[in-house]
Amino acid sequence: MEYIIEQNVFELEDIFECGQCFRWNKEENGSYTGVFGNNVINVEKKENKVIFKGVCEGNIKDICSKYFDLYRDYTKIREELSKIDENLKISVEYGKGIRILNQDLWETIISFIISANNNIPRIKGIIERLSKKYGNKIIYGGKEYYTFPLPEQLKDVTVSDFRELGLGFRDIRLYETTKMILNEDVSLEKIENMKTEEAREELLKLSGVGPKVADCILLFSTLKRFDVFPIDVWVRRVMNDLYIRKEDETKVSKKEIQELADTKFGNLQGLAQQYLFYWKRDTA
DNA sequence: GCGCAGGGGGTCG
DNA sequence: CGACCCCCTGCG
Repeated sequence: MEYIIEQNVFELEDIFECGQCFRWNKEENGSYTGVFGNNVINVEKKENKVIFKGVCEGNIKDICSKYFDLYRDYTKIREELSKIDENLKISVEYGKGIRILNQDLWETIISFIISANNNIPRIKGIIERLSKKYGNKIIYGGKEYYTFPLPEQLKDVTVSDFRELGLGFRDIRLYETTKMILNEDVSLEKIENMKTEEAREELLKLSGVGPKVADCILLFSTLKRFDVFPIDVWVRRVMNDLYIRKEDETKVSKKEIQELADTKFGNLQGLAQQYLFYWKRDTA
């Protein structure tokens, strides 16, 4: 199956390397292949054309339009952000092809719990092993791919099973969070309809979900909340360099950064964070 | 080549 | 505020 569109705001590197996802890998021809839901998709960009192809459960046009957030007008968003100040103007130009993916809520929760005090190559490795062991196999282009396991597929997995996958101290967090979601102590369905602050409170009940991980989930999943500002060591550094300018960046409080983001970036702060982070991370 | 030290998208107690 | 697991990376 194949779907081709003309789309200016769509750059493969910007989308897949900006830090929002862990399951997309670059091919030799520069295209990217990834797994989401029960789909394996390859994406290629040729001039203004984006080409999606792969194994798809349903209509590839609908599935890719939803996942790649094609219904949203990023040109307008970029214009709005550019007006804020010079930093935003530069960063929005730098990351001009960024789109925020609509990633499955459950998968995003687990992935970002794994991300805590961890590095990207290892995070990706853990997620691949988890998927290979408990997900479903899909063949595409002669290669094997594995879907991200559903909560039910992790129902009987023990703490030590998780430990064997290389999760380290996160084993218990995955175990407990899976249980809480299966028991509906935390209902993913209800979270979808909650206001951002309420949804955040709910996510924080999960084991291994603190403020930073909660904000990443709110921003990068289908929840798609742009009124959050995930603060990690990098964002702290960037915000200090650009706006606060203290001698010692470790003395900059989260509260200080959050208030600055609220007043400066308002309800687009999540996107502002992505553009600024992506820009300064690559040019630092 | 290989062995080893260092560190990492935070969270929890 | 210190501990936390372990894979990856980089350097010797």
